[in-house]
Amino acid sequence: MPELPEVEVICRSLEPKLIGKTIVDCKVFLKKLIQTPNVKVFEKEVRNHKITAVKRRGKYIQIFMEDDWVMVVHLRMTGKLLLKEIKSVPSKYGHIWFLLDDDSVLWYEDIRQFGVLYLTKRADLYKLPGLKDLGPEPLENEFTVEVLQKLMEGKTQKIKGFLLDQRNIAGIGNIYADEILFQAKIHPESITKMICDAKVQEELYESIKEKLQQGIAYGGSSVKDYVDAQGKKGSFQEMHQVYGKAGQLCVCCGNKLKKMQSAGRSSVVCERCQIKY
DNA sequence: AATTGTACCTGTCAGC
DNA sequence: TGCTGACAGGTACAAT
Repeated sequence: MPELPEVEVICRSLEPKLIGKTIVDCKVFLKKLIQTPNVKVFEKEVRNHKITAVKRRGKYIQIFMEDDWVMVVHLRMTGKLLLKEIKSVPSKYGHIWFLLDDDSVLWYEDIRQFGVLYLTKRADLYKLPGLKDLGPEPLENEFTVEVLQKLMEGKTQKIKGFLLDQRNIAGIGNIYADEILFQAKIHPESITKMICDAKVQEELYESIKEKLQQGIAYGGSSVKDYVDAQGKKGSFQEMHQVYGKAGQLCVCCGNKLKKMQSAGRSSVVCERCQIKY
């Protein structure tokens, strides 16, 4: 479900409600979601540390607590973190229950059960699989055109696969990859290293920043069931130009948008506007 | 090194 | 109405 903008919106909606609070009880109903440590230790150790920050890295949510504990959550396709009242009726997809010291409840819900959670010490945070090989944060200052150019250099990967590969850049998924490539007028099947015109590279760089920022500003893309921690939908899906629009007409040239497979994922493309390098 | 297929799950939707 | 197959925002793994 969620890509960088959705995860960012979730963190922003979660942080003010969680800071200063303490998890006083935890019950895991679907044990396979907990990667490390084992479920008993997770349920015990996640308790009784005041929450100090909620941060995003790529598509990972990091809940920092006192005593150097960090809970890490990856929502994969259909995971949700939802703040609810203690008396609210549990969803059939509610798999983990966290009781806070103000009697509110944080639920981890997940229809497809692909999500993963970890509890770790701060010093070991970037030893976690996934987190340890993440590329730069595209909305931070560290991510410059030069950094992007360096990453693209010599890569024989298709550009769609390049954008989806979290080791290159952290946080881009299938929706934003399609929107970014359309905005930059680059065909998803382009070989990354063949995109060597500096103008086009800059266009790609700006498109990455712009589309991700817009996604956040619109509260994320609620294509199916994405909601933030208060259960609010985003509206960026109304701004999509290609994702989910196969068969419709290109907003630039009126050509019919085509659906294709690229790098193992479905992609929607305007074959006239988007140039193959 | 990169791509493809498969796996993990459940729900939805189109077509018959 | 009910069945079947394709497909879905992600990632890890094996085989090629």
